[in-house]
Amino acid sequence: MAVTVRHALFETALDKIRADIVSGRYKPGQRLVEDRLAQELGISRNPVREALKALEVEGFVELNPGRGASVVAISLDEADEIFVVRESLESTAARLAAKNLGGSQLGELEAVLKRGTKAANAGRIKELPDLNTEFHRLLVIASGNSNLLKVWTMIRDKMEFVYSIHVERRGLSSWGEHAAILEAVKTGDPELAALLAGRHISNAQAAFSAGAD
Amino acid sequence: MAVTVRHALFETALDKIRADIVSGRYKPGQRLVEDRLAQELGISRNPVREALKALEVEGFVELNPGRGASVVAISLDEADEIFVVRESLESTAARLAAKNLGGSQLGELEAVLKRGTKAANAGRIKELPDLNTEFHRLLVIASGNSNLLKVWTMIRDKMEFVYSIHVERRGLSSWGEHAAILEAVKTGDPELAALLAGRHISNAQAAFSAGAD
DNA sequence: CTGCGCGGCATTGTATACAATCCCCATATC
DNA sequence: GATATGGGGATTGTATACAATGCCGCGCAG
Repeated sequence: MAVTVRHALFETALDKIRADIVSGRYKPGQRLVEDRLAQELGISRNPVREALKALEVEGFVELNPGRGASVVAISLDEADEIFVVRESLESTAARLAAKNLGGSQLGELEAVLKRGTKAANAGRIKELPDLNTEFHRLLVIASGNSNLLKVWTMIRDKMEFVYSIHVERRGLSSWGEHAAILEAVKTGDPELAALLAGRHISNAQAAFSAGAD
Repeated sequence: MAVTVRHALFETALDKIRADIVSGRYKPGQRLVEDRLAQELGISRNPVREALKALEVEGFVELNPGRGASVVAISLDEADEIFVVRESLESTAARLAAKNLGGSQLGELEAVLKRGTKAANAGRIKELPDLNTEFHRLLVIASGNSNLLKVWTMIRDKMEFVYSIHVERRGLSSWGEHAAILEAVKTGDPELAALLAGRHISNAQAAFSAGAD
């Protein structure tokens, strides 16, 4: 399955730089000098520039003409904004997924749910963030709406970014809520699925805000 | 002065190419050869490449590694997808706007509503599409959520693209529905506003689909 | 002491050059 | 006749080169 990375210098740069931003290695406001990035990656400036352009559209860097690129600063207010958008998208995704009865992702969703539940019960909370992301991603895929997936992915990346900046605010995801969402999807109850998915994000937002104390 | 085009070659290329796609000058599936674009714009390939990368993220072109860029082909199924996403985003926007009581955009919204109503009554339907776009844009701005505005803008651009391809399907927007939406916003009724805004998009989708006959 | 100009360095913006790859089509082989 | 194959032109991917611009500090005048 490993697709040979033929023409991927640009994509390599894009993924690496974005990962470094999202993971918090590059701090908000930090300037990203093309030449440095190029040298670090062992490539020329051209692919780097293209990657930066893409990252600007994605909303991770700011591009001031003549003054180069810098990592955007996401405020707490903006974090709230992102939660709201995600709630909207994800409750829609859950509604559609329920109409599809989960589609071909149903099996994967159940597998991830099972693994996460086991991990949660065993106290292996380190594994939960990745499983959490995967569950939600599968749910959006199950909606069968590729455009929804696309904008959701952008928002979710921004959310990872927010979490990486405010590490201390990342609450433990209430994993238990996933079971009810998936149940509503499986039984084909669109409105219930949408409601539960939306509330799930709301709760995450509340947990995030509570981290302020 | 304004005459000196400082650092804008890349943006010029981006705007020009996107406009030519949205307007239908470049047909879906058509290949976009970098060298041709560069020559047409009288610039080198580099800014063109950067513009194409940005357009890929925006969703207007497809970039096959080693095989260049081509205008994306949006199927009717995908058009439906886009309507669904827009419905989700815009009902959320209306809900937030109602919580803000329209914010500082309330005046502009009423002005646009009035102008559109007058135009509709006078049968000047040519003016309606632009006014329609403006009304909806103001509504999203009134939500006060800049991230919502960002993703909404992307989806709306895609929708313009869809309309430009399927010109014959663009139904007359039911302008009258706007008044009720704005009223719900003004009176601070979030759920009603969300419901009406969502239904408004649904109706537009129905009109679009009906064009198939 | 303070404000202003000016010069040099760092960095970005754009162009050009060259290598890698793909696609088409003609030709050969069975 | 169908399929393999190889060569050449067209196009993309990447690197390098150079011009344009902004930033910063130093000196100098008031």
